Amino acid sequence: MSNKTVLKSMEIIKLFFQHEELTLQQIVKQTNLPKTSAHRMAESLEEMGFLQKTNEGGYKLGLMFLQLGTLVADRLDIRQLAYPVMKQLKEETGEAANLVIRDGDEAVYIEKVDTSERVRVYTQIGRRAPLYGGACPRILLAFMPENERERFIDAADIQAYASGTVTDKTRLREILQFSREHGYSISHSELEDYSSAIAAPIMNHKGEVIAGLSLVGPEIRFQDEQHLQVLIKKIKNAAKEISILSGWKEGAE
Amino acid sequence: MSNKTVLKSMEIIKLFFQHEELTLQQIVKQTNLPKTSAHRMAESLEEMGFLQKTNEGGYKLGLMFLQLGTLVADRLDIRQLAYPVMKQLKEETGEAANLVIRDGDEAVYIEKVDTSERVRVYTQIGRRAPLYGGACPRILLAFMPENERERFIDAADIQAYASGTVTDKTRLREILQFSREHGYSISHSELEDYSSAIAAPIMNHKGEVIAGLSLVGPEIRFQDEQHLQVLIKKIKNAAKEISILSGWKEGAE
DNA sequence: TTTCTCGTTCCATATTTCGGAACTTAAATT
DNA sequence: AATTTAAGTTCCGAAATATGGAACGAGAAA
Repeated sequence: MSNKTVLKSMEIIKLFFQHEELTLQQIVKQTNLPKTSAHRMAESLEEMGFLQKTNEGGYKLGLMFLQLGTLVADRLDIRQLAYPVMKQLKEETGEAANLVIRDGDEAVYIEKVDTSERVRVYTQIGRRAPLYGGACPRILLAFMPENERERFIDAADIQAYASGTVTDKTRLREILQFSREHGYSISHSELEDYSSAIAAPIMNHKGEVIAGLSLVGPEIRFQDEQHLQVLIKKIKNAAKEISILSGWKEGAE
Repeated sequence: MSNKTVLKSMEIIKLFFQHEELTLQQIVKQTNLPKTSAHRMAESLEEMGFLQKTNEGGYKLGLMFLQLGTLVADRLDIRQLAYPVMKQLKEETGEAANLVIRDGDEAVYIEKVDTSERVRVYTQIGRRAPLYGGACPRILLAFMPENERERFIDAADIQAYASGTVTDKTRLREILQFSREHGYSISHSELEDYSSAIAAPIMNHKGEVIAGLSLVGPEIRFQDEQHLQVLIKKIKNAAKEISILSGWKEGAE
């Protein structure tokens, strides 16, 4: 039912997530493909511009991906809508703003506005996180259709990414319930130690949650209860603003 | 000598350069692949996250490319070095700065700093241009090793992209000669009508030209001879600064 | 309801990949 | 300079795999 050659060759591409450069030898070792096959595939991928030969005789990712990445980014309409609001949010709060959407059973960071603070949390665009971990991925989970959400939680193999990761499913369900009721989610050291986040949902015209907006920063700046209330208010307002730009109308859920 | 399945499946990916979404039918039409094969390939590409099913039942590029694009961008060291200098250059001149490297017989835009002018020239990261057209691609051509350069020019099929494209090879050689002698290149309406650019070369520690830096803007702001001299001086200085950051040492050519 | 159209599955055919082995090249070692 | 090693590259018979026609299913349009 699937084309094995495609699967294998894409597996080769994925090796480059973890390695900037790979020799044929290394590709063979990591994929268990016969040398001849790996060689032919890599050559074909190079021919199409997806891989590039390095000066040292190895392979690396081709600049093709720069083009494709830009293309995908530009086609995500929500990014354009959200960006100015995110910039404003960052100005007002001094914390980094992130925009996250769901991709299957994962969350993907698709836009960010960094701060110039000396201490800050840096997120890469395209980065993935599990839906159960971190305020922003979890806000997506919280507002998923119930059956989908429960199926996901039941099936989920929850990994402790950092000291604060919520690994108990009952506790997770409570937090999700809270998020739905209050319209925001908060996390401390869930994906990364010493980093905190507050997130709120972004809706479309059908009232479906299409993205999550978050403020992320070092835990130390997310402790004071009064300050937290300010941040919560600001993130909810910003998310609402983007929702309206996305066609959402208050009370039309 | 090459794996045809890989070639064909990457051909499918490339269709999405021009189409945001494609149905199976459309893929079949454009590739001339049998329906069954196209179907299996598309499904496999989706399985690996390179394609994504749309609500309408078609396919689009997967978010995987966002991740891979970021990865490729982050691995281009020159970008990090150049960015602050480019930002400064933009501040001083009020024009957009672009950074371009060579990829085979093409130039690729790998970094940019846009202006907030009402009238401006917008360039997409990952965009490609022929080496013979536009100030910045041409600066790369001008400083290529002579044999490579001549082989390229001889073989080149020069297309007129805009009203000012230099299509005469003798004239092109003269301009390249001028660029080498004076250390910069200038273009008017070569790739796009009513847009001008000035470019200078960036060198590495071996004195090889590894990138081109350019200022781009509407033609109207690149006419006054005195102003041009200022821009030329600034772009050359900025390129020199980045060259030094890349390990280049004056006079060590 | 009927008729299209498009996506999906089936399966025998044969094209294509596979993969061991031999060859080539370049660098490291003696 | 000769030898060894380790990498990439090419060759070709065997066999696994993709092919692609046909038939099926589902959903939309007439």
